[in-house]
This record gives sequence, structure tokens and C-alpha cells, in this order.
Amino acid sequence: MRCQPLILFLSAFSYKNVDYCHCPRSLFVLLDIPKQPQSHFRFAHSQCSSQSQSHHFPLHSSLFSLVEPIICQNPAEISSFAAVFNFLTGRNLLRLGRQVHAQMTLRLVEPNAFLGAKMIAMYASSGDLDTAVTIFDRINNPSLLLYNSIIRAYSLYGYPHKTIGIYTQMQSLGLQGDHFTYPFVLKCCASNVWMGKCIHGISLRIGLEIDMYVGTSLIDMYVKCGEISEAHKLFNGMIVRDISSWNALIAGYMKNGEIYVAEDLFKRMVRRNIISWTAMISGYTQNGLAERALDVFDKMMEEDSEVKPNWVTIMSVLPACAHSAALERGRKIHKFANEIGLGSNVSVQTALVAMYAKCGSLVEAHQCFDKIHQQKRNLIAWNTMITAYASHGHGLESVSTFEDMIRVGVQPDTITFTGLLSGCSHSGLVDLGLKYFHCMTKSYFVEPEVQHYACVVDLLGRAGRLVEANNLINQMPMQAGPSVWGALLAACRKHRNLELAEAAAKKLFVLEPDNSGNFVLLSNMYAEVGMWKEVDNLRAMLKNRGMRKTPGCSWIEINGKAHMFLGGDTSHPQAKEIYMFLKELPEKIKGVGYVPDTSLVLHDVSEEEKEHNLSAHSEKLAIAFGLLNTSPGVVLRVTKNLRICVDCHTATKFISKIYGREIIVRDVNRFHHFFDGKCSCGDYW
DNA sequence: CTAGGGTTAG
Repeated sequence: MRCQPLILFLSAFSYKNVDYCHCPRSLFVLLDIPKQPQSHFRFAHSQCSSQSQSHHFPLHSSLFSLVEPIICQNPAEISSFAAVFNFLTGRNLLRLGRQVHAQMTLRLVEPNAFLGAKMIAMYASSGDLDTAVTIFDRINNPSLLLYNSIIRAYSLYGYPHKTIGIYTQMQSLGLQGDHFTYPFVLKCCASNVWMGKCIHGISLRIGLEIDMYVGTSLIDMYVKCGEISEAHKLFNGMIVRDISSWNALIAGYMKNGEIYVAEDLFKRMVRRNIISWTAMISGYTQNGLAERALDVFDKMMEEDSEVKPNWVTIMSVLPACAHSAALERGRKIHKFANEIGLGSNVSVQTALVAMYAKCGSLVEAHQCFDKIHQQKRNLIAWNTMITAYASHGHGLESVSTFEDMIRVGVQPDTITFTGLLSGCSHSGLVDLGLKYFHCMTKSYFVEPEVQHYACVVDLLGRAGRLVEANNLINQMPMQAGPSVWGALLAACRKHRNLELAEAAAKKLFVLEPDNSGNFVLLSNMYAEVGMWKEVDNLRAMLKNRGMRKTPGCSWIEINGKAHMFLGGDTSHPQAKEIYMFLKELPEKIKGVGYVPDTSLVLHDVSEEEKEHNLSAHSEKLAIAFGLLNTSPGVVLRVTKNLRICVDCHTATKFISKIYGREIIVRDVNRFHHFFDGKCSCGDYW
């Protein structure tokens, strides 16, 4: 094989699309390796340092034999090596890169600033920042290009201090930085407006603010520092505006909760790309408007055929399905993701696991997790699966998944333990949970945080060990947050400890003054023991603060369409049938042992809600609607915005028995699988 | 070179 064309080819291919027709056949081996999306940067980092490295690079020796002739024929050619490193950049081929590097060293090729920059780019993109830094340190006559590549590396790895340090060092050498430097330096000012403003000033002084990339980076910087008006000012003053400048501003307004401004900007855009659409979709999701997110996704698919959804788009729309428990929608998007070749993207797969779990289909969630290639299973993927099991009350599976994760050498983090501990508490695995809690620092190097304490308070509390739970709160090394007191309050409700409940509620009224749920819970406890004066006091407090009890709301998806019910709702077209069904229900299930729990009827907060008697609870309406509109054997999946009430829980158990149905209810904090008269929570929720 | 991003407790 002649080598010069190969070098030319490699360098050309690294920059632009190349006409494939003239390539030697063997080169297709090289061509088949896609450039990795940038996120692999971060993950490659941890993957490469784990022991399973060798599985990543099965192609190395054959690839190396392709690259070798170039090196052999031009042993001292800096440009040959530069072309090869350039090609390897972004392809996650660390070992091959190291082989080339070794050959280079053997042939006594000393890298200059140009070659050094290419090497740094290769190492940084393959997850080996340390080597990139070493190379940088050894180059004697650094150039702007060299500085840019190390700044890029540091900034993408998320080391703001290092980036700024190198940038300062560069300045002290008299190198100003160019339009390639500033986007990366600005990325590091995300939470430091002061620094951002300094860099902004410098870029103005050297006349870079007219650069599109620098301009957009400045907008993004101000957005990330929470100074949206500053960002908008910059946007207005920009001479050359790009789609990305609009996108950055739209995303900023969405993050700031100013949806209308974002919508207006989006409407005013002359041209939109996939990022504009994705910004809208994820913006809606972030602001809790899942339905709108799904609508925008559909609209994009209908109206804008130019635009092609990518993995970020899919990842942004799946949480919207999860949020609204739209299982059918989620399945469709899953199919679509497979069609456009995103089926083996870890991030998409992880989003799928979460979506299926949150839509109540633990089976499909697990199937998706299984399909994630062993080596690609990163921290987030494991966390998602552990949390999925936890929310479905499969504590033992949470634990065994956690142990698998440890076995394959993935280091757990704080979220892993919240998942694991909540799994233990949802399943009543008190001792196991306590064991993990007590050894998490020593064995796994994860320091307990507030949310872990909340899980353990919940764990002890559900089991009735209220005094221990309370003691734990007193021993906490940090301030107990709302989640901790909330867990204690819920436990006190379950085990009827009014004294502790009052203490917990008192804290919560201060910590969460807008959460009516705490008032309602305590009021229900007073009512249970007939302390009506206290009930009245709490009602008055609610009223004074202008709050109302959050109305109960449930929905069920049938044939891909969501049907929503409020407590006592009569507005549904089939309301008559539903109420007829519910009227006859108690008599039917009394036959198999149902005893209505009417205690809660008396405790509704406001008078007008008294009419919403037990049979009209929103979850019952949804279940009745489901039974009336599906064929026998179909699984019913109901989602509720609050916790399921005791009577509905009991009734649903009996319904599952006499109708032979599997009914899956997602309430605010967990899943209940009803089947054959039993619930997966074991009445432990 | 810039813009969009999957996992968190009651």
C-alpha cells in the first residue's frame, strides 16, 4: 500500500466528509469506526481506568497494521503522526493511540507544539487526561494551538480552576487567545459571574465579541450564571446571530421558568434546527409540562421534515412519557429510537429503563437494562435500575443489582445509595438497609447525605421504630431537611404517634410553608382521635395562608390515550357507567372480606369536599373506567398525584382478586402491584 | 470552537 495518499486521506477524513469511492477496501475498517459523541468523553474517563479495558478494543492489532506502513515509510515525519492522531481523535481508540505514541517514541520523534496539540486532543478525547497533561508539560515552545487544546481538554473534563489557571498562564506569556480559546474558557464560568464578566471584558478588548461562537458562549455563560437579562442584552447586541444564539437564549428562559418568553423566541425563529426543538421539549419537561413536551415532539415530526431527532432528543422526550405515565407513547418512541439506530446508545437505553419503570412496566425496564452492553453499563445506568427496583418495592433486587454493580467494578455514588436504601425501606429490609447505611463510608467511600438519613428515618419509621428514627435525626451531622421530617411524619401517621407527629409537623410548617399535604396529614391524625378543635385550627391556618388541599387526581392510559379523573369527578362522558359500577362494587367485594375504611371520609379538609365520599376517590374512578373499557386479562396501570388512600388500597386488592386483574398503581412515591388479592407493597407503604 | 442532556429520598 502506498502511504502518502493514506496520510492525506486520513487527515482529510478527520476534517470533512470524503468521497468513499476512491478508498482502498481495507480502509473501510477504519471508516466504520464512528466518531464518538462528546458525552463519551466523560464516561470513557471512568471506563478506561477500570479493569475491563481490553474488551473495548478488539480491533486494535488489525488497525495498527493499517497505520504502521505510514509510520515505517516516514519515520521522522511529524506530519504523519499528526495525521494519524488527528484521525484517532474522538474515536475512543486509546490503545491504538498509545501504540502509535510508542512507535513515535521508538523512532525518536520529538513532538513540537503542533504534533503535541494533536496528541493532547487524541488522549483527552479517549479519556486519558493525565497523559494529555504530561505531553503539554513537556513541550518547550507552546503555541496558541497547544494552549487551546489543553484548555479544551481541561474544560471538557470539568476542571474550571485548572482551565482558568492555564488560561492565565497563557496570558502571562503574551498569548491573547483567539476565537477558539474563549468558548472553552467561558464554559468554566458557569457559576462564577464575576469571572465570567472578567473574561467577557477581555474578549471585548481584543474584539472577539463579534465572533458568533464567542457571542453564543457568552450568552450561555450568563444563562448558566442565572443572569438571563444580561444574556438577552448580549443577544440583542449581537451583529451576527446564529441559530445557536437563539437556542442558548431559549434554553436559558426555559431553565428560568419563563416559558412564555422561550415560546415567543421559538416562534420568531426563521430557521430552527434539532437543538431548537430539543430545547423546547426538554424545557417543557423541566417545567413539569410533560404533555406539552410530547405535543412539541409530535409537531416537530409532522412539520419539520428537515430536522432529524438524535439521541439527545430521544433522551429529552422519554422523561416526558415517564412523567405522564404514557406507556404506549413511550413504547412508540422506543421503537422509533431503534429505527433511527439509537437502540444501542447507553444514554437512550438508560432513559428507556427509567421511562418503563416510571410507566409501571418493570419487566420492560429490566429488558432494556439487560440489553445494555456490559462494558457500557455506567454509573447512571446502574443507578437507574437500582432505583427502578426500589420504587416498585423489589428491595431484594435493588440489593442484588447493587452487588452486581460492585462486582463489575463500578464505583457507587450518592444516588446509588439513595436508591438502595429506599429499596430496603420500601421492602421492609430494615437490618440490611441499616447495614449498608453504616458501612457506606467505610466500604464504598460515599459520605451519607441528608437524603440518606431521610431513607433511614423512613426505614426505621415504617417498621415502627419511631424512637430510633427520632434519635437518628438528633444525631445527624447536618441540618435535617424536609425529606427527613416528612419521613418521620408519615411514619407517625402510620403508627399513630401524635406527639412525635406534632413535633415533625411543626418543623415542616416552617421548612415547607406551601406544602398543604403536611397540614392535611396532621389534621387527619387529630380527626382520628376526635381532636376537632385542633382540626379547625389547622383548617384556619390553611385558609389564612391561601392554601387548599391538593385535589386528588388519577389517570389511566387506554389505547394510548390518557383519561384523567379528579376526586368526585362527574365530567367524564362515561361518568354514569363508572358510578353505577362503583355503587355496586362494595357489596360485591364485601362478599370476599372487604370492610370499608371510612375514617378518612370524616377528615376532608373543606366542607364542599365531604360529598366526595370514598367511592368517588380518583383512583377508584380510574380503575373502574379501566375495568369497563378493557378486555379481561389486560393489565391496568393507574397513576395518582398523591399517595393512595388506605381504603382504595384495600378495595383494589379485592378488585384484583374477583376480576382476576393485575392492577399497577403508581402513587407519588412508589408502585403498588395488585394481583390475586395482594399488593406488592405487602401493605407496607 | 458555540446551543439541546439519561439516575435522587418523604
